[in-house]
Amino acid sequence: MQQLAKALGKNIRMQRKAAALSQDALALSCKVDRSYMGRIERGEVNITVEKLYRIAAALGCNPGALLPTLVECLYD
Amino acid sequence: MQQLAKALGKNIRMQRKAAALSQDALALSCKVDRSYMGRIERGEVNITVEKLYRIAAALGCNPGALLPTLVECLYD
DNA sequence: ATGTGACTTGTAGTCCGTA
DNA sequence: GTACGGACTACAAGTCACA
Repeated sequence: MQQLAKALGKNIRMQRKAAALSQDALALSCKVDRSYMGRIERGEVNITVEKLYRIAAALGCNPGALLPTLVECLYD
Repeated sequence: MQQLAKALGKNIRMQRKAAALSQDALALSCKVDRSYMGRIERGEVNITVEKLYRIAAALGCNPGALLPTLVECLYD
């Protein structure tokens, strides 16, 4: 399921850039470590729903708006 | 963030009942443990996005449709 | 301002039960 | 068919140093 994490990270990065924020700034308002924020965007980690909400809140968008629509690759 | 997990679990349970599935059956098609499925619905755990997708797929609905809309209680 | 390695700690998630 | 527990294992969460 690295596909999912990668797609999610890409969405987050796009939204972050759209909001003209740095990883540092976003990480700060999400209350996560700067380096961890980078890993999320690179799709290296599979975040929990709680993190998703924190990030969405910091980006000022709906949590669902960050979710990639991949009906493909759901199972393995 | 137990509020979030509880609301999420409630949504999942509603969708599951709407689909006329047992916890066992849902857990099976989600490829998660039976007992864990119960904990999810009771809001005792904070699931990862990957699990969210697996559950949504098994329920035949959109992952975003399971997410509760709570703008409140996002931060602590 | 971001990527990455090497961690430690907390909890997501499994597998066995019992009621 | 569901709730709940104990004892695990796997990995998300979080921190730091150094590129």
